[in-house]
Amino acid sequence: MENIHFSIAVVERDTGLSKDVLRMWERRYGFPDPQRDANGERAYPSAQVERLRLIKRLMDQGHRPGKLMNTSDEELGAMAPRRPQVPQETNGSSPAELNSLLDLIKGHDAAGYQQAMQQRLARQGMQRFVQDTVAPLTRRVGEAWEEGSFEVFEEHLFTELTKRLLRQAIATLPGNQRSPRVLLTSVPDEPHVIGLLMVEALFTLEGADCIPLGTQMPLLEIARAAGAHQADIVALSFSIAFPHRQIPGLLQQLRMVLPATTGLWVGGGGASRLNKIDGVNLLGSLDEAISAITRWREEQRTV
Amino acid sequence: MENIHFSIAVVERDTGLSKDVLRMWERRYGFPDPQRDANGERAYPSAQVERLRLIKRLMDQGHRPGKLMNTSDEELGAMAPRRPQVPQETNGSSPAELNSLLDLIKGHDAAGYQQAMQQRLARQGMQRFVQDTVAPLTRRVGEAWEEGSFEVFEEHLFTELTKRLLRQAIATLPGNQRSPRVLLTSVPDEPHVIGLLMVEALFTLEGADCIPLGTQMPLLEIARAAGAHQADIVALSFSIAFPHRQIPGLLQQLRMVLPATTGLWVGGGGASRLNKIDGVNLLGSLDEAISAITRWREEQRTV
DNA sequence: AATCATTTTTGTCCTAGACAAATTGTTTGC
DNA sequence: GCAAACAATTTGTCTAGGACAAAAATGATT
Repeated sequence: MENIHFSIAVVERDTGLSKDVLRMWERRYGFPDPQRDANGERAYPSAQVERLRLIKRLMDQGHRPGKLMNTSDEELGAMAPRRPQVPQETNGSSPAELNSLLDLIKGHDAAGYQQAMQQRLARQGMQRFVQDTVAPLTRRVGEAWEEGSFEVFEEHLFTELTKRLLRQAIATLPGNQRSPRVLLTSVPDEPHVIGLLMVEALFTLEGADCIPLGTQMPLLEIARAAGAHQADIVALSFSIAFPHRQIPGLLQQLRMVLPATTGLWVGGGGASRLNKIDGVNLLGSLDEAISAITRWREEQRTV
Repeated sequence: MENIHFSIAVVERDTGLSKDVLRMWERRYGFPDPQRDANGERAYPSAQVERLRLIKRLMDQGHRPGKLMNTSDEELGAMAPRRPQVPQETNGSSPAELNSLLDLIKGHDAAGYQQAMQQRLARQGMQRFVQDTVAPLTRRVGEAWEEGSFEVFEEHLFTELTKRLLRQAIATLPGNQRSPRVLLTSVPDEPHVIGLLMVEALFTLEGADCIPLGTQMPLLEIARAAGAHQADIVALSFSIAFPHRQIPGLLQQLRMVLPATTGLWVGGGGASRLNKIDGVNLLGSLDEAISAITRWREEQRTV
């Protein structure tokens, strides 16, 4: 059980660190320090893979490899995110309630979690459920994950179950109204979908006609899709983990390929600390998203 | 309209051919034959990238690179699948019916597609809906996409809508029974989820207790999750696009970190042409998956 | 405190050689 | 004629170090 070793290709897949990086670190810092198999090829013990994953996580939070390499495992484990978090308002749900939901996930009680969430949905109604339960819960999970108090598979379970709840809830909404038509998606390298689903739920509730395209659409394809579907608005979501330096450039490019009459709305944790961009509607919160729909309708009436 | 050139990293992401392979082909066959930028780095013209994509597709169909390299573009285009694909059984649905569903997607009629699929689900029942509608439809979309007769955003729309239909259908199934407990997921860099959902639907129908963890779980996390959830079986899916060379190694290593009592079942288009691996249950089709559940139950009874 | 220039850090790309696994081709035996 | 055993070829992945540009940190100057 202990003497399991992984090839460099598997470690690349598992950690997200390229083969080049793994070899370069070994050369430069002396870690990782894999054994060699009969063919002289690297064979990484699982302990080293764990450590690499930890290092990768801390790097994603803004730490630099050179410092991390010769730090002990204990210190690494205790290391906090380097970039200061965004201060958070306490929404309508009490921390205790949210904690009990998180505990269900950490207890791996999938059925219990789903049931508890269904109950909350019934009690709060869709809009408050999204704003006061799903949104803060998602933020808490993100934080817990950065702190390392959530396992990867627990985060996956949370994401998968919550996605299902939202999609199911959206499906029960009436689809009679049909304006504005909103195309929902995210750019390549942005796989997070829960933010999009929350917005879709709220927009559908407001009577918009939502077209969900999933995540990771190439920019040119977003423009094509907007044309093909005759979308009034393209809505993008950026998670907090997305490299924010790249966002303004991306949006400008997308703005240029989109028809001028198509609105470009951007939200999510990664969008909240952006400067204004011409022709882009930055939505700092779910509340703003809802009022943006109202405002759009008013503008249409006057035109 | 200048000749646009792509870096090797972009070509890797775009074609699915690793940097090593791209460089090796250049060395061996003289193709691709990229230009060099000011830093001496490879710069691939878009025409060559197109050709590489075509070659990759033919290779996925069983052709060998050595033959393809010095074949003209015209001949390549006219080339048929070599090894007869999975015995392309004409399932219960007529090609005409499938085509009309595809036409709805190509007409960007999201609502119409959902309605038509709901109808089929009601008419066929879950099992036949999955086997005779979703499975062949998914295969057709994959083929159409490779041929280029489907836009990227059309494929995204199809995937998103079909995911929703399946999840919704799964949610309506009763969850009373509870054995075996099956953990469903995929390895890193394998983002395709529809195959997993089809299996989940069929397994749930058979009374199994499915725990969906979404896609792209690191190997060590899969093992942890299996322990935490006390799973009887871990079920993985590999799409046809996944680099098949790496699959055996991945499975062997996963097999070693999993508890010996936990079954490891593998399916999907990428798994269908694998050789037998010790301790791994290869499922060549959805039918096999269902019968594997039955067999598992029999084996449990005798133990 | 903010801007600019310099140094360090870090990831990606390069060449070219080696070899194992998979596939194909050939021979042998029945 | 067909199957099994062996040999040859094809193909992908790994290895080693060297080079360099982009990003980040540091120091200097306003």
